[in-house]
Amino acid sequence: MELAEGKLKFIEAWGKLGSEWGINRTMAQVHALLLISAEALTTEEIMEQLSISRGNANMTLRDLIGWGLIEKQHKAGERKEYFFADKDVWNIARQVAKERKKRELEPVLKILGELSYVTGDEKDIEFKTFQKSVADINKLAKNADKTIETMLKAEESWFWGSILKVFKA
Amino acid sequence: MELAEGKLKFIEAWGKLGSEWGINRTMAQVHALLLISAEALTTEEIMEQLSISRGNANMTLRDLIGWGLIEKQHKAGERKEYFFADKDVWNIARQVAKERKKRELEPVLKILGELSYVTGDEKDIEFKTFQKSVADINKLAKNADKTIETMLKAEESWFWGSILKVFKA
DNA sequence: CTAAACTTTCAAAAATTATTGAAACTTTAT
DNA sequence: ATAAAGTTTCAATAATTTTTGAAAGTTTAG
Repeated sequence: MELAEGKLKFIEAWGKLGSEWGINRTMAQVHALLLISAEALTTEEIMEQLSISRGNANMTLRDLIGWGLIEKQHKAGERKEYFFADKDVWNIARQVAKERKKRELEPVLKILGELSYVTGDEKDIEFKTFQKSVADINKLAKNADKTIETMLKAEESWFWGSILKVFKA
Repeated sequence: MELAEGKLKFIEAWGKLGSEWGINRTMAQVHALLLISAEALTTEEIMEQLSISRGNANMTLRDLIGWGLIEKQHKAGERKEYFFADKDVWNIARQVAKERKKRELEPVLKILGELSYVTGDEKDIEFKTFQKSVADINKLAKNADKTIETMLKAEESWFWGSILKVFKA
């Protein structure tokens, strides 16, 4: 397979994976494009390569900056803005984990916390079932939260080294 | 907060979380409802409690069975089908991990494998960047795959015990 | 066999989400 | 100050996803 075809395949695959995980397809594709580009690209170039409108490109680029996945770059003597992606996949993984933890896991933990104070008849099997499910999910979510917290602080080699070693034991 | 209100909040939260992770909101809500129900429910009861149509309920229930999250139950002397959810959250987590690995991670690993054979000029910085990004993502994805594989085999207490212990070290 | 009870299917409609594109806005150079 | 270059916004439109509901299909009891 040639480079040009490979790039298209990669962008397509990344876009599909993103949409399966609740990330807008275009956003994942722009990220993919920047990931495999050696040089920073302008909005114009991104619009053209992905056949998307200026408005869409602009909003998507701002979102990606908000996720901490890409950055703006200014070239000396030029007014145009260039965009480039952090190429370190471990940073990317951590950044995504960090944002989703903040945006999704934390709100859920908050609600689960509130739900653990729901009152009811201790003899009511419906109440007991509710209470147990909420408590169990709460425990799992807290464990996941702690794990992500640690992952955010860890170095890649240390993280995978430790995890994979434990699994072999 | 009273039980009835708590149930509604839980169903709503679970539905929202699902949709943020690429799982149809109704599917997550039906799952939530069954999770906190002590008794198995009929299609009718689910339709009524969530105000959804028969067609939607039926398709959603079949999907949930396909994900291995709920099961049909037949009560002696009745023709109706009853549905109930596995209440063990660790099983749920493993089941979801297993299905998403199969449906999403594996196809991506396949494509990444193909992309590692893309040919190009070794002196072309664009080619080298592509090659490196693909290789790095491939490595990360393989590690994630191995970790999920181990998780699928593990007991909950062992899994979290090991992970959290390593993190404290 | 046949009627009732129940389940499944799927084309059409509704709801949601993403995208466009032109106008408004901002910045910079002269 | 102003015109050119570039960026942002957002109402309208398009695309996608989800839901409905009625018809078709299936199973069971008598």
